[in-house]
Amino acid sequence: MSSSNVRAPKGTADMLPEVARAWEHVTRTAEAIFSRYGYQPIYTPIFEHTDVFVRGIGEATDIVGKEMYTFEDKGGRSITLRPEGTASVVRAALEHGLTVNGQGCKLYYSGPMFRYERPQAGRMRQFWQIGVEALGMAEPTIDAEVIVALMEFFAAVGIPRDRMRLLINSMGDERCRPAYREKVASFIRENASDLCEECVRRAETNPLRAFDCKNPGCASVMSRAPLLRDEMCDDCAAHYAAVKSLLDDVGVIYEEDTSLVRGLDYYTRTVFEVQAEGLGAQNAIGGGGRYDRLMEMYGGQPTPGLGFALGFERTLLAMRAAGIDVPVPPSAEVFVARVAPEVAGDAFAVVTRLREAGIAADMDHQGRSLKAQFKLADRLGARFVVIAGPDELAAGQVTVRDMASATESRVALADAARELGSRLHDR
RNA sequence: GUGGGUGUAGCUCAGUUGGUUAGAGCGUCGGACUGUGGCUCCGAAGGUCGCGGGUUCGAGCCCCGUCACCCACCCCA
Repeated sequence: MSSSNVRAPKGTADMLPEVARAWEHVTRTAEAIFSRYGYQPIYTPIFEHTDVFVRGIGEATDIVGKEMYTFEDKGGRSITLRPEGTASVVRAALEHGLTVNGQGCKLYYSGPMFRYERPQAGRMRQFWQIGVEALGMAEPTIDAEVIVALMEFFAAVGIPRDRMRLLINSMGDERCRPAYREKVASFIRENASDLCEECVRRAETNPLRAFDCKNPGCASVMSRAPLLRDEMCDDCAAHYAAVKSLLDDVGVIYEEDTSLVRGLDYYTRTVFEVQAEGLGAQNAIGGGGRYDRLMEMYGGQPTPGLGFALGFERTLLAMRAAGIDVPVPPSAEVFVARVAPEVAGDAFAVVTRLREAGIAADMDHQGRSLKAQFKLADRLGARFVVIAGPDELAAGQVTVRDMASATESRVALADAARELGSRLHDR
């Protein structure tokens, strides 16, 4: 407990070294995998004009309606801290003509997102996402590719496949969805007496969302609602069938879930979500879908697109629940111990030379006793301790102690870096 | 926004029907070994008992308020 009242704001957390290391490990893993799939990095601003999210995500959504960090800047502009990554990436792609003349474009991003929500397990006001977006590509192979990439990522960070579920669904497009939407809306009105208030209200705003109402009564009523599967236009049906068949061909196991309805308005056709065990109520570690109309909503040429986002904190929870440890590199391979204060300068020179030679080396800066320096060296995981003492320095030497075998030898000062370098690589 | 739970050392937690100087383990620092780690032993530092008020001779413990955190609803990654 801190003795001070200074605290990080509600819903934010400091990433202390252990978690920060995990974030770096996870981002590096994502980077390695997604770049192998042909995706390139992009960084967009952490804030945007509010309109980018209102138009992209949709006025009626919870995110836009009640979760955004919006403020007016000193120039009188309405600015919003990004609540998700897709809207920004698509805006950037349009602004810089990344998809003109039908060019395709595959991008990945990572960074913090902001949503004003009540924090709970796996849900923070500032949280970290990694995502990919594939723009300008309409064919079902890219839908399958994106899903395969996401599943490969989770496998690569060590989450066992049997602790995850991949859910997929199709939401249709502008030709079949409006009519279907109306059918669901009338179904809700007909069954209003058996549904919760919220769902009845949804008939007017966003009827499809009634499908993921967790109220058991609603769920059972909605299970009798008309399914898009039966109302889909031929093109959507063919696209969805193709995606499933491609996944089957490469051996990706998935479950079709007709109640899977994303809460962002821009989704069309393919949507998917990955859930993991052991996280508490917020069990979706990744999710995404196709958004073929989004570029037009920003005034661009019709440009298909799709992508996903994965939540870092939730991924980490899933990794921990599965007993996965993030590899910890040793803080120092070599520790340079200084016998007396008078030779601190010599010790510093040795550490510097070791570091220049590419060796992870460290020394004490707190005036510790020699014994305490050894304890520190041990804690840091150093394989060798270089002892810089007046005796050996007088002879232009240094003592090298192998911590595992507890054997020591004298080495000429000039040879220390080369000698240690080769001994470190020997094992 | 609505519920429920929890706030005692850096961390994880004890604290008996209110009773005197609030404890343990881990961690940190020091010593046993004055130029040598891991094990062991000894010692030390470290606490506005979340905060404010009330009851009482007396409050970490009881009451009221407040804040923070956690979990769930909702929603999403």
